[in-house]
Parts: sequence; C-alpha cells; structure tokens
Amino acid sequence: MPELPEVELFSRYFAQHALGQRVARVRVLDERILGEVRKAAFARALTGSEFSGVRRHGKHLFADAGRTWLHLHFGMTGDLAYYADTPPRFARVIVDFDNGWHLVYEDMRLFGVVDLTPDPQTYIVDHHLGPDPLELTLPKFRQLVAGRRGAVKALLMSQDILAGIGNLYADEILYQTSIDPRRPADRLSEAEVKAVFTVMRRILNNVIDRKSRGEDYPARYLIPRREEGERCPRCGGSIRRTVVFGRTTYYCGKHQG
DNA sequence: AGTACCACCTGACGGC
DNA sequence: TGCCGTCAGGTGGTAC
Repeated sequence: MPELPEVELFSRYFAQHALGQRVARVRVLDERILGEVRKAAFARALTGSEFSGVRRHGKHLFADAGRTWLHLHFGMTGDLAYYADTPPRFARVIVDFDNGWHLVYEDMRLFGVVDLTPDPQTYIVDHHLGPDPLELTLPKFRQLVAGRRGAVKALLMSQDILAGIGNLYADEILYQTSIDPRRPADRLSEAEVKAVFTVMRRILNNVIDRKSRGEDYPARYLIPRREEGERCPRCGGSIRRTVVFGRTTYYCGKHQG
C-alpha cells in the first residue's frame, strides 16, 4: 500500500538509479497501466531523453524528462525495480538505459498509473490535489480542518484536501493522537488539531527514515497490529475493527474513545 | 458538503 | 484436490 512514505522512497530510488542516464528504449508490456497517453506516444516521448530530476507530491511521483514529465502513481501494489537481467513477474513498463540496465514499473493489481504530464504543477492543479503534509504549516492545516463536518479520518484520506495519507497512516495518526476516527473534524479541540498535525508529520518522517535504513515499524505502532482482538501496545486495550469512509478501520476501543 | 456503493484487478486464504 | 466467496486497498464515477 504505497502511501506518502513509500512513494518518497520510490522517489529516492528513482533518483539514485535513473538520473543522468539516457533512455535507449521503452517497453509497455501491459497497456492497461497507461493513463491518458497511448503506447506509441509514450515510448516516442521518452526514448532518447534523460531524466534530470524527480519530484513527489503526496502519493504521486514525477520525473523530469525534458520535454515532458513521467508521472507515476503506485495504486496499491505498484513498485520500482532496477535490474540487469531478469524482469520481475508483474513488470508493466520497462525503461531500457544505454548502460544495459533497466528500470521497471511493476504492479500486480494494475491500480497504478503510468502517464506523461506537462509538469507536476499542472497535474496537481488539474487533479485538485491538496497540499503535501510535509510542506504544510500548522496555520494552513488549521484552515484545512476548519468547517469540515465529516469524519476526521475521511479528511486525512481525501487527496483533494491533503495529498499523501492513505488508510494505514490515517489510522496510525488517529491511534497515536487518541482520537476516534469517526469524530467530526470540526469538533476537534485546538490542541487535538495541533496534535494531529505534529504526529502526522512525525510518523511520516519517522517511517521514511526507518524504511530507508531497512528497519521495520516501531513496536508501539498500530500498523503491525491491524487485527481484531489484538492488544493495544499503548494501553493494553483491545483493537477493534469497523468501517469509516468505506475503509476498514482499526482503532483501540479503550484509549480512542 | 459528505458519504455510500460500485468498478477496476489479482492473489491469498478460509470453508466445504 | 479444487472450487467459491471474501477480502485487501487507491481512485474515480455515480447516486443520494
């Protein structure tokens, strides 16, 4: 489930392996992964170009290819791999570089998107993406929350309000701030809004740091305990399961009341 | 404004 | 053994 932290790692991975290399050839193995662009136009636009920079906004990754930008979204099972010999099982698009190596976009469930866009800002505006949580200030976050009568979990997950948080991290943020996911956003106290802002950014940065070092989630996180009846590592309560905003939601029945 | 529900897709898993 | 239903999750569209 690639959310903001995972896409940030993809972005670093892309930069590490692809920047400065010339694209010799592009192979689209499954056209269903393409967005607006057609196969031939996609290959034509990238062949011969060189990726000069990478940008991430929320769960979206953009790579500067000169005349156009490559746009990647990872859906639920999307991934990148840089390899020399054997492509992964669910390879959908393969970029062959001059040096003989390959960068592959793989996606078992095909919920992701590979596309071209004039530039990141155009895409962000056209698709009504909200601000990235890591480029946000507390006053701006307060403005986003003000007047929102829906569930706080729905707000965190709505990409047009805030871009980058998905189901898992929304639950994690509310778990760590002891807030019931069904609470209306505009009924949170000022202190709670501040806590959500602070904890949200701490979790995202912490997970990016840990995963970039190959470490797991901390033992006190909810994420490794997404199962009904699990013990809450914070208070010993029982982990419950429900549906909020159409998504399976886990929370501690004791300290998130 | 906010939410419910479906579709997209495929592998894992439990039940029989 | 193997079939079937269900679930997982991001997004986008439609209906209310």
